This record gives sequence, C-alpha cells and structure tokens, in this order.
Amino acid sequence: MITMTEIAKLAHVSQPTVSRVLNGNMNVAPEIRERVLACAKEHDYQINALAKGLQGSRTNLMGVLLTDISNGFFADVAKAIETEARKRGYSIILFNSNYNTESEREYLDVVRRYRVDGVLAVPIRETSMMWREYAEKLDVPVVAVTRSANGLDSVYVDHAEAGGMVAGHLVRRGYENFLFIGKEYDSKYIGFHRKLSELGYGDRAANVVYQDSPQITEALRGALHGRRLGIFAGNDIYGLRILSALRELQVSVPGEAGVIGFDDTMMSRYLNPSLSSVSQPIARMAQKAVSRLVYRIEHPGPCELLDDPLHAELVIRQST
Amino acid sequence: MITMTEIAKLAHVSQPTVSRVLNGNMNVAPEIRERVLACAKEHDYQINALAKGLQGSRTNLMGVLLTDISNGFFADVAKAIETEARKRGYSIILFNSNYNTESEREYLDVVRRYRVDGVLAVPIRETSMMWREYAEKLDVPVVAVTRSANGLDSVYVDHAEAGGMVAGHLVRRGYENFLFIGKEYDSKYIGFHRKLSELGYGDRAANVVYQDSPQITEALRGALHGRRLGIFAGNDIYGLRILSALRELQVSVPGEAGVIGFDDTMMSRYLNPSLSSVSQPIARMAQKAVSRLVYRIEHPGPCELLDDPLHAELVIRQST
DNA sequence: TTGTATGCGTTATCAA
DNA sequence: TTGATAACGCATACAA
Repeated sequence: MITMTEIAKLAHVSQPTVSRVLNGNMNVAPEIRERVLACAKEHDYQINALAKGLQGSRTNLMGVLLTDISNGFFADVAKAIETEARKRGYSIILFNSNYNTESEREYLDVVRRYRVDGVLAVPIRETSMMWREYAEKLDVPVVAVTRSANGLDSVYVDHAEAGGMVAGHLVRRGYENFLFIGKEYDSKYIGFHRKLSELGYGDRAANVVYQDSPQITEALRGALHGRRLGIFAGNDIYGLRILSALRELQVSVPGEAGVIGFDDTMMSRYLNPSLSSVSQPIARMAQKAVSRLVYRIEHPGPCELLDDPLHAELVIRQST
Repeated sequence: MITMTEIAKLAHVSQPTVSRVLNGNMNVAPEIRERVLACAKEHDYQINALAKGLQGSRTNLMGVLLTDISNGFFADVAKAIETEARKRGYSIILFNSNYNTESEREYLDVVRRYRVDGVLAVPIRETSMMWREYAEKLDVPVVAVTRSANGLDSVYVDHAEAGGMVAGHLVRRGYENFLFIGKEYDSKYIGFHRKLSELGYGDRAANVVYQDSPQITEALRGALHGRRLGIFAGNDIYGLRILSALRELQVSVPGEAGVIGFDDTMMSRYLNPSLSSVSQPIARMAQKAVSRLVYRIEHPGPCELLDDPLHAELVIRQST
C-alpha cells in the first residue's frame, strides 16, 4: 500500500507537505495541493492508522466488550453502538465475554494492546469493584452500557425500577403468586421483590436461577398451585421458553399464569400469545454512551462520574 | 503505559534485550530474563500492538464485514467467528453494512487503514464481481462466509441445494401451491423453484419480496385459494411473521398452509406451532472460514480459490 | 509556503 | 549473550 513518503517522491515534494495536504492544512500552494491529491487518489492512498496511532494522536478505535452478542438484545446494542461510533469516525473492536469474568479481564488487556481511545462495556457484575480497578489500569475512559457498574460512567436502564413496574403490572392484573426466572441474582429481581413487598405480596415471590428447559418446567410445576401465577422472565428468551413450558403443562395464559419478558425483542409481538415485555431504549442508550465516551476521550483528566439511568417501558401484550 | 524502553532502563539492560525476553527468545541469561519479566509484570506491561504492526509483522486483526448483526443468525456467526479468531490470537474489527453496498465499499477502506491481516465478509451480492476487485485492492486475503462470492474463497452453505430440499419436503407433505417470501431474489429461491419444476409444480410457485407485515398478509391472502399452500420463508423472522399473519387470517397450520423458515434460530423450536426450518452449521462454517483465512495469511501469494459448500439440514417441526 | 529533523514503540540486522 | 542502530509511516517542531 502506498505511503506518504512514496507520494512525496512521485509529486516531487517532501513527505510533511503530503501530510499537510492530506490533513487539509491550507498553507499549501494550490498547484502542489492538487498534484498531491491527484497522486493520492490515483494510487488509492489510505492512511496507515497504526502509524498515526503510534505517533501519539488517537487510534479512533473503541473497544466494545459484550457479554453475549448472540442474545438479540445485545446484538441490537452492538449494532447501535457501531452505527453511532462510525458517525463519529470510530471503528469498533469487539469482544464477547460470554459471561466469563476471566475473559472479561483478559480482553481488557487486549484492548490496551491496541491502544483504543476508549471502551464501552457491558459489565458482567454490576456490583463488583473490579471495574473500578480495571478503569484505572486502562488509562482510557470506560463507559458502562446497559448496566451500571461501580466506579464507571454508566448509561443504563434502571433495572430495579423496571422490576418494580413489572411487579405493579402483574398485581394489577390480578396475579397473586410470583416467580422470577433469570440467569442470576439480578437487580431486576431486587426491584421486583421490593415492590411486591410494598404491595403486601413479599412472601409470595420466588426466585429461580435458570439452567435448562427441564428445570424451568419443574420450577413452574412447583409454583402452580391454586393462585394465579405471575411470571417475570429475565429476558425474552426465557419468556419464550416459559410460554412453551406452560403450553406443555396445559396451563392457560394469561388465565392461570401470566408471563412478562424483558428486552422487548422483535419476536415477542409475533408470538402466540404475544409476549408482554419490558422495552429498553437501545438507540438512545447507544447514542448517549458513545457520545459520553467521545466526550471523555476529547476531554481527558478526572471528571465526575456520569450516572444516567434511563427508563424502561412496559409493553403489554396478550401474555399478561 | 509502560514501554520496552522504560523497562530496559529499570532493569538496566538494553531495549532489544527486553524485546527478546518478552518474546521468549531463549538466548538471554536467566538472571536478566527474570529481572525483566519481574519488572514487566510489576508494571503490567502490554505490548503496543500498533508499533508491532507498524514495524512490519502482523497486526493480528481481522476485519469482519457483516450485513446485519441484529439478525440472530449473523449474530451467531459473529460470535462463532470471534471465538474462533481469538483461539488463534486474532481480534476482530466489526462492521455492519446494513445491506448497503456503499457502506460495504467504504468499510473496506477503513479495514485497509488498520492494516488488518485479513477479512471475513458476508458479501451483499453473491453474483457481482465487486468483490473480485475489492480483494485485489485489499492486498490481504478475504474469505466469504455464509454466502459465496465471485472470485473469493468461500465457505458457505449451498442455498440452492437447501431450497431444493425445502421444495421436496413441502411436496412430500402434500402441499400443492407454493410461495417464497424473502428479502430479494435469492439463490434459495432459485433452487426452490428449480426443484418444484422438476417435480412438476413449476407453475405453482410464486416469489414475494418482503417489505412489511401488511404486505405479507396481502400476499398470503392472495395465494390462499383452494389448494394447500407451502410457504418458504427466507429466514426465521419472516417465518415468525408469516405464522402470525396466518393466525390473523385464521388459516390452520400445517393444515391449510405449511411454513418453513431458514436459519433454525433458537426461537423456532419454542414457537406454537413450532417452526420447521433449515439449519446451517454455523460453528463449522466459522471454524472453516477462520482457519482458511489464517492459512492464507500465513501462506501469502496466489492460491487456488477455495469453494467449500457445506450442506444445510432440514429441521422438521409442527409448522409443516 | 516548504523542507529538515525527530520521535512514537516495536522488530531485525549486525557487531561486539 | 548483549547492545547499537536502522526502519516501519506518520505528525510535529523548527528552520529556511
């Protein structure tokens, strides 16, 4: 691939002059300018981003650490981030932690090797102090998306609040026993349970950590006795599986049991019964997170932590 | 971030010696080796990948150009590629063309700027010769994944063959009219139609280019007259929407109409009725594509084009 | 307005 | 076994 030095030779000028032209510096004679531009175009010059990055300025790279891109929600997040970053001239290096804390740690090192200008992360554990440490070592700004992390700028949806909304909704719909099915102890559940307690149903809420489909069926069978059961799924995929399991158990929805998912995946409106869900403002989150990260990149130095909780929205459908 | 030169000073050796130690070159006195390693560890040294890449060796970056990562299938592909690439020490720069040919072109320039070692691409148009041109300019190897591209190493599933399998299946199931609903003229449809012709149903197959949900409903209403209708959806998302539209039209599935999707997305088995689909060996494709790309990276120079069509598999469920 | 010189952090070549 | 030195491609400071 052709370099500035080579163009300089071809155009009979010095390399810094080529640099000036290509960077739009106006202090160059028009004739030289044109000669250089023509030559660059002819040879389809592309700047060497590595050299540029090495030289000290920016790399225009953002590291994006996700938990699982095969989850439709995060895929949408990734897409929105990529779009937003590109608008501002950044490219994305992508990593999948697969909910593995070790990978998360390891990828952070990789990210440092490439001298990314900043990092967007979906932190696996919101509560842990790991990220505070990480961020210090990283010496580039980090913004948490989707969930908040201790000690990080965070653009996220208030999951506890969303959990509370779900609880309120299920109670209004007349459910009297409650079940949360999710991947792990989760602030959604905390908010869910808190709200149920406030409403006087604190002792009627159970929490199941999901492992596999048979386990879901078992949990449901155990929870279904008499009272109408309101089920809160940690995400739409669980919601889908729960609907399927209830069908198998011949439980009527939303009659004997109601189900509400999380993330409002595209599929949920097409299911039968269509799945109620909690919708997150993905595009807005991506926009805010990228924009905050760019700000931090362009204004280095200490800075007050951003805590920007957005609000989820209930999308009520047939399943509740 | 600490550099080799700084470590050199701290350890009272020369910078190349540090380089040797950190690269595992054995021609270094054990005591020096330990001193350097200790110092590197203490300061959490991470190599500057930009400098390394600039110097001439590899960048250990792969460009990944996708059409749309928010499609569950491609999200799975992206994940598998990332996993496979990481196993071999590569990181991923990700791009979403959003089925936009201009973006595709533009991203290729970005990829060149970062001097990636190679590119994995889901080409938007399989038939066009664009990629042949692109690959020449790129001067790094390119491998097409998922679809084959003219003039590129290609690891893909034979969509025409898969379309034929679908046709055969629908005919065996007793459907007598046929409809393909997909994003655009597609080799799936070509194979589907060819097989139907062979079986004597050539004049009973229609092709609908999908735009929005109302349009699907209209198309279905138009196609449902008397004979049982076998519907082939270009992907599972369309399949889902079609099932939903049929419910709305009160058409029984798989009785009056049968539906089979494409990609065998995770959700399809949980739908009601569960959705028949065509499953593609994603992990194997990713593994083969990455492995081919790495081979080409490690063995530069001209080389016979790889054409590695894998085979799809029908997953028959309730919807047919 | 243009060119010369220097440095970014590596690897590689060559001497010592 | 170790250390000087150059080179990769660019941006920047400075000189002309």
